[in-house]
Amino acid sequence: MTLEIDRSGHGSATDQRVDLAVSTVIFALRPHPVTGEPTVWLPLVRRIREPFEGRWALPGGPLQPHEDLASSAQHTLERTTGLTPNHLEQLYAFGRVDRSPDRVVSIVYWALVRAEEDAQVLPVPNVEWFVADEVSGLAFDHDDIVEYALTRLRAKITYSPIAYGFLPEEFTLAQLREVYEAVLGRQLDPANFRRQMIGRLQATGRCLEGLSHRPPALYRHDPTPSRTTLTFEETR
Amino acid sequence: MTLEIDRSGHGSATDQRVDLAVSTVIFALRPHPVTGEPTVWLPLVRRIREPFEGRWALPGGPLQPHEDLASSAQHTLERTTGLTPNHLEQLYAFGRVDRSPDRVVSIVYWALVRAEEDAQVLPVPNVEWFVADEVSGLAFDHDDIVEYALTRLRAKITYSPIAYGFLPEEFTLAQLREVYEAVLGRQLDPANFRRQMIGRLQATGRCLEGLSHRPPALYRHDPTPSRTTLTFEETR
DNA sequence: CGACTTAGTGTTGACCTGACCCTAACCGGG
DNA sequence: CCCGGTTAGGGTCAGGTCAACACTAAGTCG
Repeated sequence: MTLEIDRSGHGSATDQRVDLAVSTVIFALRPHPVTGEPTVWLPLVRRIREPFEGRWALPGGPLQPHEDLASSAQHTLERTTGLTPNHLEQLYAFGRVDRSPDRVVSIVYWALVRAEEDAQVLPVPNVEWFVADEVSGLAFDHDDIVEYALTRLRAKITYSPIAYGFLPEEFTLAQLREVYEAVLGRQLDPANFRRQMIGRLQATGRCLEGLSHRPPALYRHDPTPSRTTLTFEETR
Repeated sequence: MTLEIDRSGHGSATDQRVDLAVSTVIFALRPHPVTGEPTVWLPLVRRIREPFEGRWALPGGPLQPHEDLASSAQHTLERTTGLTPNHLEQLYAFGRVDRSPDRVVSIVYWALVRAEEDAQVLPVPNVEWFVADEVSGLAFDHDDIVEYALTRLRAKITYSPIAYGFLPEEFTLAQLREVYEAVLGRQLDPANFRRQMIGRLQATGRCLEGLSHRPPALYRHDPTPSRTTLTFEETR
């Protein structure tokens, strides 16, 4: 307690500076607890310190001087889920003066995790998963951040090949469509969906067998840059 | 022992921290010095200190503890141009470890300035304007930042009503088209351009007169949100 | 074999886009 | 006062995309 006060008053006159943190919104698809339909989930961490002690918050931490921003985001991801992200991208830098009692600017990343890996997630103390659309009452301005991340995810999936971030290497068109339906929250016409996707996919020639109906073909993501993705990553 | 270390949880070096700066890419349209065609320009500041002393760099400075990010960007804009921006938006947070000898994370904004106001720009010591596509050899990673800002500008103008950031309150369709042509760097069909734009414009009823040809109608930007703009600004 | 289920194809009409032609309105000079 | 020049603004048409929906293909199960 005394330390908190000391810290907040730390830079009042002389050495007042701005703290820099990196947080990550981690998305995975899991069945909705009520409807059973695939939905977007994310892990949150229960705060064990003031401010906002006891509230849920996005995983993250202060930026280490030797770490790149994306590395920092990836490390918090590994720490909270034990997984490596399939897609990692900067979301936004949040820096309102009043977003925290002490002055902190958070650079937020968002990540996608495969369903297959998602199953291997080990329970981590103080970490719990929630349906992304239903979280509220988070610490700091994290409610706004989650909402914004969802908006970006839903917008970006319509013009950029990020859905593969949720899928294994090989997948059927139905699985791919399920990802889109889960993210966008509405049904898509299988026939039209197929036509839109087929150009960006590589057929593996194999089929998924063992089901009680016609076996669907397996595809792989075709990484040829049909359109410039316009994502800027600082790993160059 | 600073309490920052206690908070980070890692007992690393003593006072090693990350500095936080806010820079702004300021775009305006001016005639190209060779072709005379309207082109994208931006102001740069000559560095008077190491590192990169004598090199050109984006205007900016350290984030003040009492300032919001966007406010900081706007202040540097006023400082370097004496103008208020017509459009101000966060671009990206650049934080590579090796982008500067000392560890600095730069949160970069980009802004648009009206041509009319651009004419009133006062000469500021150590500030000079350049054709955006032709700058190179800047300090830090600012070459990359300018290139990325241009990419974003050119992408965003195609799906978001930001062109008005370059224009006065009332304008003709030819002026609006001139903005698009300058940014995109290619000619546009006046007839098709009209059809695409006309839905998002309000006719003022007035015309621009005094020219030696048919007087063009004056329009105003229609701010009805025909589509969600998906820009997140922290001013709420 | 036949019912059922899911994979995948064809077709159609509405809409958007680019290319291009045409008319409308204003000027200035014989 | 007509006439050519210039720019504003509208019309048309071919090609592509997209949603909607009917249809065929290929498996399993009884």
